[in-house]
Formats: sequence, structure tokens, C-alpha cells
Amino acid sequence: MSNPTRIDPTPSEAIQMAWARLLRAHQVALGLVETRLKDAGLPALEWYDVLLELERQGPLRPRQLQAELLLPQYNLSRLLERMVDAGLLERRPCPDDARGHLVAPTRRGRGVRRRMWPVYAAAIGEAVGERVSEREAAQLAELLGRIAGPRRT
Amino acid sequence: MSNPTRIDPTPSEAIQMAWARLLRAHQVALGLVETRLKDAGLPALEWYDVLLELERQGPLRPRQLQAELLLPQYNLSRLLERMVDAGLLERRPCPDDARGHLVAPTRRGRGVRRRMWPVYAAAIGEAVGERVSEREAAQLAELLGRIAGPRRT
DNA sequence: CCAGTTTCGATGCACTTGCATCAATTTCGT
DNA sequence: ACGAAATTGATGCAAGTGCATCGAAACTGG
Repeated sequence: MSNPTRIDPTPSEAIQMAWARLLRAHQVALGLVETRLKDAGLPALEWYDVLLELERQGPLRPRQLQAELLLPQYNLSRLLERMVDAGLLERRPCPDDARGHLVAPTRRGRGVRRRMWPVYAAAIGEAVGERVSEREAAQLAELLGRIAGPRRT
Repeated sequence: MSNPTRIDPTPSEAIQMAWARLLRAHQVALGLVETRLKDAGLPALEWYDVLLELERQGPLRPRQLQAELLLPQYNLSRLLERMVDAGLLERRPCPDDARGHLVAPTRRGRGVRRRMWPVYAAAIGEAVGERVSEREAAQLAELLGRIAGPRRT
């Protein structure tokens, strides 16, 4: 440590600690949330995200969803397939591009998302809300936002 | 909504934002780190964690490792199997419990972990270090530590 | 000491993910 | 307008994950 000709950019202790805790906090918090959803007989969080995004933005093409959710293309392709099979999404022909289609929630899909929210919300409270103050949550959001993006190439 | 007898503990905006950004920051940062490792022809992060834990603590039994890394039992069982097959870990008979065994890094395993570190460290710097100050990193670590645990039943 | 219970670690099976690649379009350069 | 290149979304196959369950060894109360 304290190498004057520092060529090796090893992160400081504080940075390493922040990294380690990011992994752990995510693992623990997400684990709790997914458990609550599963125990309530509801679909996984991923499904919620897709449904919410489509309710907010209206019908989208898979590629756009992919950009929003940062999922690999093949992964999203099959996720949508499963959700369509489950009757939560429907595909619509795409007016100006015959390669693709639009995806939109069905009535049933909206219902499922709505039923997921109370459970999801309670779990967020349990995983995060009970552990940090309002003020701390805002700080946390700011700092994590820095790490989350914006991406530079 | 606006139910006067609010039984439903929907988290505040700040909490929800912190949650959303936790997911996103993790996804982005981990994605970057895993990409750097893979591009360097190195094993996944998980393997590093196992190797590091065993170098720090000495040979451990799978169950102990499981507790440290918070991995599901069946998942760890197969992870160790793969690492043994890859020649990075070896199993040793366990003196006082014939059901299990001890796992320890091989010489080759230690070498792999050592070669992973520079790449890993640089990636942590890129994903986290370049985006927050020293002081902010410490704050972040503190807040995330709150979320990461300690678990109450 | 012995049956019943608990803990440890492995595994069969179904499902999901990662990777490479494909076919069908659309877009671009000329 | 035409052929080359890029984009969109799907898919075969190998590998990883989740769940339930298993056999084996270790504890436990009587």
C-alpha cells in the first residue's frame, strides 16, 4: 500500500467494501423479496418488471423492453414466450416492421401485476424500508444511481 | 388508494427508489465485472469467492462455505464438484465426521485466484471506484451493510 | 444401547440461461 | 433500385439452477 508509482489501480478499502456489500445486500434483499412472492404463489419479480414497464409505456417491441430491462436478447425472447403462454401478455402485429411484433399485457396480466404489488411492496419495506431512514434511503438512491449509470461507452 | 385505515405499508418514494437502484446498480456493476473476467479468459466471480474464502479460513466443510457465501446447498455442492473437476479444489477426508469432507484450494487454485485479482480489482475500480469518492464509498458501504444484514428471524 | 430424528452432502428431473447461429426483414451505400 | 450490411427475434444445444428426495452418518431421549 501507498505505492508512489502506482500502476496497479487496486481500489481502496472503502471501495472494495462498498463493492462487497453491494453484492451481499442485493443477494439478501432480493432473496427476501423473491421468497415473499413465491410464498404468496405469485410469479417472479422479472415478470412484474415486464408487466409494469408495458403498463407504463404502452405496448413495446421486444427490443425496446430489452433496452429498458437490460436483459440479454435470447433471455427476454423466452421470457416473453413464457408470459404469453401463461396468458399474461399478448403479441400484436407491428405496423411498420414485419420482422417484429408488439407485446402488451392482457387483462389477466394487469390483474396479476396488481395482485403482486402489495406483496412486493411489503417485501421492499421489509428488505429496505425497515433498515434505513428516509434520509438515508435518498442518499443510498443517489449513490447507487451513480453506479447504475449512465453508461459511457 | 388513500385508505384512511392504512394497513398496507407501501414504502415511501425514497425507499422504492433505493430499491430500484439497488437492483440496477448490481446488475450493471456485476455485468461489467463478469464481462471483464470472461474477456480475460478467467473463471466467474463465484469461483473467486470460494477460493478466497478457503484461503482466508483454511479448509472448510461445504456447509460452512454455504453459510459464508449464502448459496443454496445443492448449488454449492455442484459448484464444488466443478471446481474439483477443474483441478482448483481438492477434497480431503474429514477427521471427525464421516459424512462430509473438507475442501481446500490446490496450488493451481491459488494461482488462478491470484491471476484473477488484478482483473477483478480493475473492474471494481471501473464499476464503483470511478463513480464515487472515498467518502461516498464509505457511506455506501455503511448503508448497504444495513441492508445486507444482520438477519433477524 | 437403540430406535427416531436431524444434519450433511449428492442427485434425478424439469426448467432456465448462455452461446452461437439462423431466417426474415429493414437499412444503407452507391 | 440493388446488393451488402445491419437489425430483429427465435432456437438447438450445452451448461447451470431449483426442487424434491435420497442415503449415510451423527445426535437424542429413553
